[in-house]
Amino acid sequence: MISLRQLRYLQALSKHLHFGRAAESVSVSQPALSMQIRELETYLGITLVERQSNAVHLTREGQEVMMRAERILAEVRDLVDYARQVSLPLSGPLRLGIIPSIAPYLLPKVLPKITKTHPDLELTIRETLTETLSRELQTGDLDAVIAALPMDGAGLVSAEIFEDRFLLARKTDPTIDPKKRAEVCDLDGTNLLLLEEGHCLRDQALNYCQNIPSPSRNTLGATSLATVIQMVAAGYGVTLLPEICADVEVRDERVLLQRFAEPQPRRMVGLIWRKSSPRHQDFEVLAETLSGLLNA
Amino acid sequence: MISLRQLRYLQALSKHLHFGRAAESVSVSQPALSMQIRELETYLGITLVERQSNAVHLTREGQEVMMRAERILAEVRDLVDYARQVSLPLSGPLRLGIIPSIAPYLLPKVLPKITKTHPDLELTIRETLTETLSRELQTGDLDAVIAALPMDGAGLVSAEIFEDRFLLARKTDPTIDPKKRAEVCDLDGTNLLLLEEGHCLRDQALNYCQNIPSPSRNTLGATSLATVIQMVAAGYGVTLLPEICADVEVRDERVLLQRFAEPQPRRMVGLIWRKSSPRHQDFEVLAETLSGLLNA
DNA sequence: TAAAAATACTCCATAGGTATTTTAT
DNA sequence: ATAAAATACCTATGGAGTATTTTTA
Repeated sequence: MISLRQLRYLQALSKHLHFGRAAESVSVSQPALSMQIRELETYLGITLVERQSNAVHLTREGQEVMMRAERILAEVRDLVDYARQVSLPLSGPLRLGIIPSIAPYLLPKVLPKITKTHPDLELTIRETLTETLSRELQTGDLDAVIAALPMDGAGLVSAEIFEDRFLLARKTDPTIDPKKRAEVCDLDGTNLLLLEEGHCLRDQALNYCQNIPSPSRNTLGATSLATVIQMVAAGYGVTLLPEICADVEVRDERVLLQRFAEPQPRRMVGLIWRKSSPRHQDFEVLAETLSGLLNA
Repeated sequence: MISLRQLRYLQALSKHLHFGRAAESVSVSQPALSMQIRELETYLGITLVERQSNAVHLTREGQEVMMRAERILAEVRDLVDYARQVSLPLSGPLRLGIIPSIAPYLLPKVLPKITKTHPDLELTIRETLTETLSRELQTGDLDAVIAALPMDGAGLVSAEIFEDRFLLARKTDPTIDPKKRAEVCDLDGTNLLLLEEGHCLRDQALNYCQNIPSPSRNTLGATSLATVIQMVAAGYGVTLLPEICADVEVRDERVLLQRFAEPQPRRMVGLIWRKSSPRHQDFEVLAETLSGLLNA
């Protein structure tokens, strides 16, 4: 069977037209190169090189084989070059899914920096609910997902990015000290305003509130946090607002944000990908980068 | 350093998507193939294959590397083919495709002589429809094809082998002089029995008959000419039969064969190969040989 | 005779095989 | 529990080195 080594040696020989110098140019001994050339000729069944004591030159067929060999070696070089380029971390297309309660707040903060530090990264963003993201991740339609941990789904792994505390958003009330920590009982007897079914935010809030004494509350079911906040401002109830959303969503003086007393409700936001994905390194790096940007 | 062996193993793996079966297909053990794939990945610095316990598939980069590898392996094959052709004309493996309306009649006539005059030729015959042959020829799964000219497909060239006239096969009728030439109008008002869709024979016959006055005919759609002839013998209709099939298919006295008046319907049968094939010389010789055997 | 390639031989790297372990379902 | 790939370990092929011989101008 023919080998690339034989083609490389032939190439060296055709360049130097001298077995000794050709061998030297590819860092092997003269007999080693002679042997490989000989074997190539034997396998192909034709004489490639005309050996004279004072001169060596390729036969007509040798020239033809040489041209083909050159093409092959060039393509091999291209293949290796391609791989080298690809092996640079965080480059090429990356399809990233993000849940709606994070995307509009996180992306403006990190996208400019990411595209600057990783100019070869071609990000495609998809914003939708956790369940859909999980499915698309598993089928390979997405490369990675940013969502609250843990994410259900077989064969998925994750890295933590940042911890997101929930704040209590209520109508401003002069009698309340903004520094004072809110308690679960503060939710008692008020309307708890939440997003519609399917948003993990809703589930997380309900989970925290499940031990409220009297759960007489209207959970609304809005499709955007902006709506929920407007309802809060109008005095219709309270909500649990992720800290990351606070800056953007609450510019209204009628809304007061309060931290909770320990244990504070919180969610861990992470990057999730398929365990079998070859871009493990990429995702670790990406998670690290995001974490650095957000916790700085 | 990268090796052709690694590319061959990668090709096998990409085809079977299963380490064990891929290894078997290239006649090595599973660990041997695993090792080579692993080393290729290590050398390139990228993961080519995503290994899951139940499924194996190429990564995006793996696909790209694979495409390049395929090109390289094809060029290596061409190099070897070229050399073989130079050293021994018409020797070594030759994968030949033939259409069903020629294969069973042509091969018995020529195969014995070909294997005698070219004992080093290792023929592999594939018999299927024109469209499939054209595709497999273009992808390199076949080296050459025997079919009716012209054959569609980019980058293909051909050489004529022999001209095949169509004869009219009809139920024997004492009132008809067998020497008398048939006319297109003889087909009028009878059932025209043909092979099913996809056979070029069908298209050729329909092409000839497209100007029949009253095309009230049942074109049947059989899968073999033998069936068609049986239908003719039973008086169910007529058909256009290539002359090359006549000897084999028509031993039934109930069937009468008549030549057509000029211009006789005919097809040119030729040998077709890729213009880029290095075995140009081989195919010219083969076509010449076949032509000599058939027109003698 | 001189220069260069081929041969002889020895050694060692590595591809490959068998047996086994690990891993994921 | 099963199937599949990875690992461990051993064998053997063959590529390469050194020393030498052959060839031919």
